[in-house]
Amino acid sequence: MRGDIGSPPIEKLRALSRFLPFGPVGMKDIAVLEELAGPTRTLAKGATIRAVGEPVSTLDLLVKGWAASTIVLQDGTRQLVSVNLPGDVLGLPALSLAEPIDDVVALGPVTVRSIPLSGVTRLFEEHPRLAATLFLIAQEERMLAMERIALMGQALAKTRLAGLFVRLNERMGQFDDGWDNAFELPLTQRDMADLIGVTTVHLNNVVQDMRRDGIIQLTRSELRILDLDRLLALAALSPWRQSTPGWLPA
Amino acid sequence: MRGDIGSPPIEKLRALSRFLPFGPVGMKDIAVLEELAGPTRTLAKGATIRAVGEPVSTLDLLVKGWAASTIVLQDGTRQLVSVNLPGDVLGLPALSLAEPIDDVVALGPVTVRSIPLSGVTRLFEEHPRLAATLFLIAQEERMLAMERIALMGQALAKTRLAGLFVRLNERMGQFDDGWDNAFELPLTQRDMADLIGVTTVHLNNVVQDMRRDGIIQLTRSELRILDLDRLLALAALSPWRQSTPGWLPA
DNA sequence: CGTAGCTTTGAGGCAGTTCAAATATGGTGG
DNA sequence: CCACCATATTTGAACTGCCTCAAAGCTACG
Repeated sequence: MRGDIGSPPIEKLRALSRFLPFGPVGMKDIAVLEELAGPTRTLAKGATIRAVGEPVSTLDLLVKGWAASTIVLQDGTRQLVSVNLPGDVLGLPALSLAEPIDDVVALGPVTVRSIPLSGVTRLFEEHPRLAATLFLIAQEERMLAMERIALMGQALAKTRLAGLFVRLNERMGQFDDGWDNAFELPLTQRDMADLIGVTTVHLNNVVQDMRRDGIIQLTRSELRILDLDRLLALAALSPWRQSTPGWLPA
Repeated sequence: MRGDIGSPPIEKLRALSRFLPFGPVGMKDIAVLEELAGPTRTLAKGATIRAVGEPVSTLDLLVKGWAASTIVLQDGTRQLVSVNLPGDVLGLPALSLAEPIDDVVALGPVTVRSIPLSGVTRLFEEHPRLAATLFLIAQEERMLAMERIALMGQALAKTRLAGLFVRLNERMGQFDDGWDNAFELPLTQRDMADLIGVTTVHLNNVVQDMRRDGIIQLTRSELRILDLDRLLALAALSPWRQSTPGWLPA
């Protein structure tokens, strides 16, 4: 996104970054998206952005900070279903249900912008290209979920954790040229455990393992990947290339 | 490729049934969908409907039979990521990737109708309501995937299997009034094992368990749920109600 | 009617859990 | 600025769900 004129603030572009990779997006489209998103809300760490059972009345564009979608089972155990980074649109899957079954919580301080559902209607009615792009964004997240199901079902904890780190690293470095495979990680070990479906005790064992092997350096605030090749080998994931479909409306 | 012209509504309606629950669909809409779907293809059990690495050039409407999306990991283990029933649209998630990472295979003899991607363009451009409905269908499947991630991460094999049976039963009985919780199940125990992420040996143990408890009756071809209440208790799933959103374009 | 694939059973082994407790760490109010 | 407290990390040890390996019945289909 270098070379833009009039230069809307970088942060705003980042907030719309999910829309860009699927194909060119004109300034007019950006303006449309800008207009759809309502006022900024700021929430503290741990706050619930969207709650189980609350019928969806708005979507939320995550502008800053990380969030996670969580499902709590009857026995009280918690699963983190997905992690949301800046630019993600929160609440899409819940649109299909009368009452959502997942909570979306802020993993740190976050700022979001609400998008009224009437905005979604207008997107589909008046901006088919953007609507189709939104559709693709959702499909991409679904693909991520499918991959995660495969890892959860077939892979050992170490592989699952490696997979998580690899995908997070990819997404964080996506728009950075001199990316050095290190980033601030606002996840506790408990969060990571809940993400890959193991206990904190076992997660800690796996982390220690990876540290001993010199693959990662994990502190309370930062993840630094020391040996990306070995991490990739561990994760055993298929490469991942976004499409730039020819069928998008003009 | 038999050309049933005339008006054999039942099977055709069933093939479009996923579009109906989100809100009224007019005859004109049905005609549009009818027109989008191309010629009928028939495939044998075990056939690959869509393959890893093959860029998506069409979608497929599953008219008859069951299919499953599978991901094969580097070590050769296979995960069944989702099961597709008649009416499902195959290939949606893969739209977001240049090269899909999942295979879609026929679990029995199936018939599908291809939908060219140009049809998707037209849907978004000219039929926003149908496009939005397609979007919702995909979100619903994503919600199912999220629920599955939660089960895979937190629940024991018995609970996971119960969850699978519950959701399949729901979908199979959705349009049946006198539904008696029994249906033809074209899944081998190996398939079920791959779906919930355990070995066939262990899956068999769990099945024996449920049989002994009088909860299910499972033969090679049919699943009969004998005690739905106990199965539901085992599965520990949240109730599930589709939304009929007010924001759909007219 | 043979054979490949599916189901079932058994026994030993390991990844991951549970329970418990010690040790950091960061944020808060005094 | 320190003392305190809740929360996060780390460690140990016993226990179990599930896996692996192996082999014997089944079933269906060509």
